[in-house]
Amino acid sequence: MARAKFYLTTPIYYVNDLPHIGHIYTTVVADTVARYKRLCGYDVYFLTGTDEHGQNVERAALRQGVAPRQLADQVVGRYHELWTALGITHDDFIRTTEPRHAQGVAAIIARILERGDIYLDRHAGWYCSSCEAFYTEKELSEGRLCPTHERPAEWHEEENLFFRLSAYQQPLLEHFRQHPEFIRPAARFNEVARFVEGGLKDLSISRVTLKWGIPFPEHPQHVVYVWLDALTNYISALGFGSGNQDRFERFWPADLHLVGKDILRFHCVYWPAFLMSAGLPLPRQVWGHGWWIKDDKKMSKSVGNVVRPDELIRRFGADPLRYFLLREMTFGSDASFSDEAFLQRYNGDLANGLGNTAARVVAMVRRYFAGRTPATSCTDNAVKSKAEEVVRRYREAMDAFEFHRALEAAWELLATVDGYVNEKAPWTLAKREGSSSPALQRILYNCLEGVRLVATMAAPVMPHACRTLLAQLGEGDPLPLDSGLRWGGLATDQALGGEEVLFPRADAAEHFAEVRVNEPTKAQDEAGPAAAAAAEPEALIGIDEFARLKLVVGTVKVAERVPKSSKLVRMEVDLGEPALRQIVAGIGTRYEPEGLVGRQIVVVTNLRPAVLMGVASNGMVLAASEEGTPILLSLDAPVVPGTAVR
RNA sequence: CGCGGGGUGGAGCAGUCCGGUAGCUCGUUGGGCUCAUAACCCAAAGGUCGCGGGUUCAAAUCCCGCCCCCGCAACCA
Repeated sequence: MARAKFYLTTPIYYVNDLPHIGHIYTTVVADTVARYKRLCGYDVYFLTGTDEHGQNVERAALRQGVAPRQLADQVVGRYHELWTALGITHDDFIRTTEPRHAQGVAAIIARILERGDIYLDRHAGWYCSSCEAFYTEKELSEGRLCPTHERPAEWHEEENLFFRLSAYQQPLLEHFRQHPEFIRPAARFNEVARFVEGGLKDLSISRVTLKWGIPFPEHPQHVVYVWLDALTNYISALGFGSGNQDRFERFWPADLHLVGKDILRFHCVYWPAFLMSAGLPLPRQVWGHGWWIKDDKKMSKSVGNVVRPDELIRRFGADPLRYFLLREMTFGSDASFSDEAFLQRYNGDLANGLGNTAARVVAMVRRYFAGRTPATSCTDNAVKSKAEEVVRRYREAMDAFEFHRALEAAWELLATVDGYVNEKAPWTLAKREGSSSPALQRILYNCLEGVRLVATMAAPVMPHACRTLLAQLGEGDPLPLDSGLRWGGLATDQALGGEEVLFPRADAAEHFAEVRVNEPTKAQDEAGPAAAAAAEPEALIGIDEFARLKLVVGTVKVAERVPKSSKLVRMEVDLGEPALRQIVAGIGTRYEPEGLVGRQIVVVTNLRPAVLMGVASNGMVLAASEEGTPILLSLDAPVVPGTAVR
């Protein structure tokens, strides 16, 4: 009988950004699943790749004076390096700039066209370029002004291709009903289902303003919209639409799409709708995992709190990082990343746990049995019964993708071995009876076998370290789990392997001293390969241009929060004008309105008025922006309201 | 009433779907061992499971109401 197949994917990563912990998490999870499924006997196909089209790449490339593809090549190089360093065993790496992908996209569009789900809409109307939105005549205020920006709307004609997403609301809901396992974890299922119940609008799937993308079939002036382009990678990589269809036939539908919860909607709504329209089978499951939180915020480039893996890999190797990512996060929920937490896991679980337990057991065997495993095994003891329980729980957890539980279970066996060693005190037995003692042999066999089982269970997570550990026990690579996790697998009277210390204990003080020294500045961090080549020279302006700004000192007379807003404060400011001026500012996160009254501030008075949350703002308050928090400018001494600033 | 997540010993978390002695890691205190990476083992202290109602023989878990925190969205002019 042919082996069962298992096809899993990560999202394709946008080449605008260097990989950080958030990116590699998904990939490490996928790799762990891939390795586990292989050990379970599946014929696994594991896909990852990069998304290389779109405006951001186009712009960045333009700035650097290189072709978009060339820019993408640089970043892709980094991804390959990182995946190699992390021991990622993907079977394929797709880039959306490859011909096979373009052909796949063309093929799926052809099928959707054939179904009649794509139509051209000549969207014409009053358009506000600030809102990037169209308005009806009625919505515009007096004189055809945009209601938000109070600036003239322009008559704009735009052709867009639309996908009839609205037609798939019921089919999607029906699919959700029949396949409750389609979206995991369960909480996300509800979220998506509710979104679909709320109604679906047709989806724009082309752009005419963009050049860097895949030309739309039959509409060469259009470029395929990013999500239709990107999502199709999951089938184009299998050869859909290009050449031989064997791989597509074999592996599609995907068994598992691993994604972050932020892109769940695209994978659970748009993607299945596209596939339904194209008459293709739907993926079996989409898993939306949580985010890594750093300093109480989602890790992201714009916040500037990303953690780069390079330093951790350099200091500890890839495996401790892989272990940390899988052990620390309850799969599905958010988790926070900190050096303290990493070091605690490293020292506690790896150095003192797996590393030390293995070392103490192996050292005794080495001493008492001349570097060979005991000659006698044992089939009835405390370690064995615990091992059987642990293995069962481990497999249940792994099958449910509950990695933290799987590892927790495995580590319980480690604690059992440690307790068993203390209780049996092999060293006193050795002194009393010598190394030929059958009891001593049985005891140490049980210890070694316990360690071997833990190494086998941890192998999908820490492939390199576990291979080294198994070699120390005289074993080869991890066996398929059905036999590899059976008690008694360790060969008797077999030569042990190398002696290297698996996870040297890390000194906390030393570690943090070094971390601080190496902490990258935000500026360095921003300067990825995308930016590295050319730091854009700041465009200088003349004094005349500066003079166009009217900066004036004002005194706050009235201040109150804008209802229902989280950060907007409405102020009435005395600017030495006949009447007070109403200004709205986004400073409510830091300042209480009461404290603002009487304060002198600096205002830009000749800024075009705007309406924020329904309140008009006739000017802008100057404030320093420190990581998003506004710090108001203040004066050294009080001045008359209306005094100019220059 | 925008959507969603969360509130469990000092810290960080699991457990909540499928009610039944409240569990793990770190930390603290005391003891043990000396095979091991100053590690390991045992024991103890420490919790109104956000608050208030309800259902039940029994509620962290189910139902209703409320409070607080965090994301996303709407508003950083």
